[in-house]
Amino acid sequence: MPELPEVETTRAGLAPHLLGRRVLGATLRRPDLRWPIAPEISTVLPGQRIDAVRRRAKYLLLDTAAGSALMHLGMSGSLRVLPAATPVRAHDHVDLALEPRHGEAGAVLRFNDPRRFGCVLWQAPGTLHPLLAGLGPEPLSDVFDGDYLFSLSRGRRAPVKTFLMDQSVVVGVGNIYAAEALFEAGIAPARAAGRVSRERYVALADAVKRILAYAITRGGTTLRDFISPDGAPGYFEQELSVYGRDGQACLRCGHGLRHAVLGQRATVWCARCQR
DNA sequence: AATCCCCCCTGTTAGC
DNA sequence: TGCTAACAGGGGGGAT
Repeated sequence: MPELPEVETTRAGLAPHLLGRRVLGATLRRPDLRWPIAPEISTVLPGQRIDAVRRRAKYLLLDTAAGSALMHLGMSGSLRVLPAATPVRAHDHVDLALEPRHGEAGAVLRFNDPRRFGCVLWQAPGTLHPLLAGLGPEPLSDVFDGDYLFSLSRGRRAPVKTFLMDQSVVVGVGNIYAAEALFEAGIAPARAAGRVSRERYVALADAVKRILAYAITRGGTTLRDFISPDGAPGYFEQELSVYGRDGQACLRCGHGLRHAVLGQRATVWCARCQR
């Protein structure tokens, strides 16, 4: 499932193929994903040159002089650059035809999303799409640290795991990395966010940064459906400590890992190592 | 303002 | 073996 490392892996994989290249046309095989596909994808984007491939939170932006394509992979989405003649498969919802270059045949940027929780929207030049307003800081930025989490969490009664996954608090931390970071920081996921000390939030912020940065170097986590633009899986899943290990032994102390649902999300933790 | 909870969707898997 | 039902997950949005 695409969390920040998977989206960043996608961005880095796409950039060499897309930068400076023109979009020749768009093919929409479905009118809607999570929301209707923005009409500008068909009416404005063709003919434009891609000047930058950016990521904000779990969103990808393809910047052009006429505006930006804004995409989210949802939970099962993937973007791949393929030879133009590649046969269409199930759930290939959107194609952007790319101009030929290097004397090669043309290529296509293909958006595949079986569960259709993703989106392909449009951001006009000089504007901020409403979905991007109100997002918290990037976890790998200097703004995000233990003091920030401590200050923001005072008085909050929601579980610290729910707090950490709130995209208005910090972006990019989904269910997998929230569980892993809390394990590394030794904090019980169900503890009220407002009842975690400053010292422990410093450990948590550090754990989030370390885990996300490391997962990016591993190409993200491939559980069921994540795949990078070149078709390679991610390798971080082999290194998960708690996520998906319900009932197995804690790698640190051997205690059986516990499972509960917090904020509608499956949560696994070690009741001995995490308090 | 914070929190809760439902919902979108479909491939996979657990359970009968 | 074959079916059904639960489950997974990001995150918006309405209700509380």
